Amino acid sequence: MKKKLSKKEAILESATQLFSQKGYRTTSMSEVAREAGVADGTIFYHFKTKEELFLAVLENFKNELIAEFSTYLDGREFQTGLEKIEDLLSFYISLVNRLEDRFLLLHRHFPYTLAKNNPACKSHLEEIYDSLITVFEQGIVQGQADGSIDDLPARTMAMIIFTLVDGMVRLYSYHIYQNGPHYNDLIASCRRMLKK
Amino acid sequence: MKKKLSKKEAILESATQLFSQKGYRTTSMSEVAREAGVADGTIFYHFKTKEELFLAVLENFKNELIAEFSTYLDGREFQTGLEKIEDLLSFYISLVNRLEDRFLLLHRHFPYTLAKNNPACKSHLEEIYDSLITVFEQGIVQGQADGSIDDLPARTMAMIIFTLVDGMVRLYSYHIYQNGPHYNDLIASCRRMLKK
DNA sequence: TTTTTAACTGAGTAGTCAGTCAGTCTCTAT
DNA sequence: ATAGAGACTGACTGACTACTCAGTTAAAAA
Repeated sequence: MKKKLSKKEAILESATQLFSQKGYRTTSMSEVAREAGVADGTIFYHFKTKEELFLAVLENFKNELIAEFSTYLDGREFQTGLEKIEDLLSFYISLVNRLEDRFLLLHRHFPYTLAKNNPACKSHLEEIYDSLITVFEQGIVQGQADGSIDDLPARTMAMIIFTLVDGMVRLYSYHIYQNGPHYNDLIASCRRMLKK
Repeated sequence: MKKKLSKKEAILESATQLFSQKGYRTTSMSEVAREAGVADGTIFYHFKTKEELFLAVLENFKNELIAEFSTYLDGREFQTGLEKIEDLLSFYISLVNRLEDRFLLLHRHFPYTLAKNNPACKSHLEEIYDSLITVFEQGIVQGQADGSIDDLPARTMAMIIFTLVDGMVRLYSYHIYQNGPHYNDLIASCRRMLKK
């Protein structure tokens, strides 16, 4: 059973790496096959088209992401909602570093183009963004209950904060601006934004 | 003289539209030629390679952007530095809307990939980001002088604020989250971040 | 053992695309 | 008028790529 899935899994892993690092258009199916140690035809046995392979990669990444956050939050207690937000910011930054080889998937434009005429792709992306923003939102709601965070529209503020961290890590990944050491200022800025 | 440049300009304009809307890889040179009303070979007469055409497009956009900001700021007076920042945020948002057909250029991943082994591309991008961030930085410095903005690292805060607006307009352009109406909250958040 | 089914293979196909080139057109200078 | 230069053309080429398919191998069922 494990062996049976193993080639399919190898394909999925190679495709994830390559689509993320090199991009969808510039990665050929032969390249994925070579990287996975598999014949060209084998890919098409498991995934009908390149697009379908991409969707499988995206879905897989979505599940990984959601699992990462749920294990991080599982059983963890925070003094205040504000502290939770600050921790989440650090966690997100470290997560992007750790999963650098697949996070680029979300920072490329292709998935959003595909989402326009592929409902499955759109819903994967929506689930990803929704779950990430919801995590931040819950921190804000908690902070508003314990008095550490001001009375602001929670969902919107969650989106703003998420957009900010994500924008920072993306800008960093461009290597145009070296803004790694500015994460402390980023977290401080979010604190000022939210504090009562 | 004008007529002499006209086909080259038509090519540049079509390439800008197509590279922005469809992306570099998915746009063929024949497509650009057709759109510009020109024979395939004509493009290669003016631009040796596709990459060179892209660089010309990027440089052109860089100049447009810088010109837009300098005419916006030219002779405009702001009561306080904080007001200047708020105005700049609104201006940036309206600019992205107005130049929607070319702003996507910067929101795609290709230029940053190219920048890795093409110094000209890298320096165009650096100039773009540098000039945008510098505009915000000057507002912050002014605000710190007139007492409307707190004593924070100006350059870093400028980068944070720029990253935030740019991230918001980008997320909006993905059509995953409809966050157009949240621009007021965005501006309010920046105010809280900066205010003394 | 034999049969059946699923997994896998890689050479082949049809299509696309960046870039070339031999030649035509247009305009200017003489 | 004519020569010459620069602008322009589009058919062509070679390289690449997503996908197919006829056939092989491996594994499970009978």
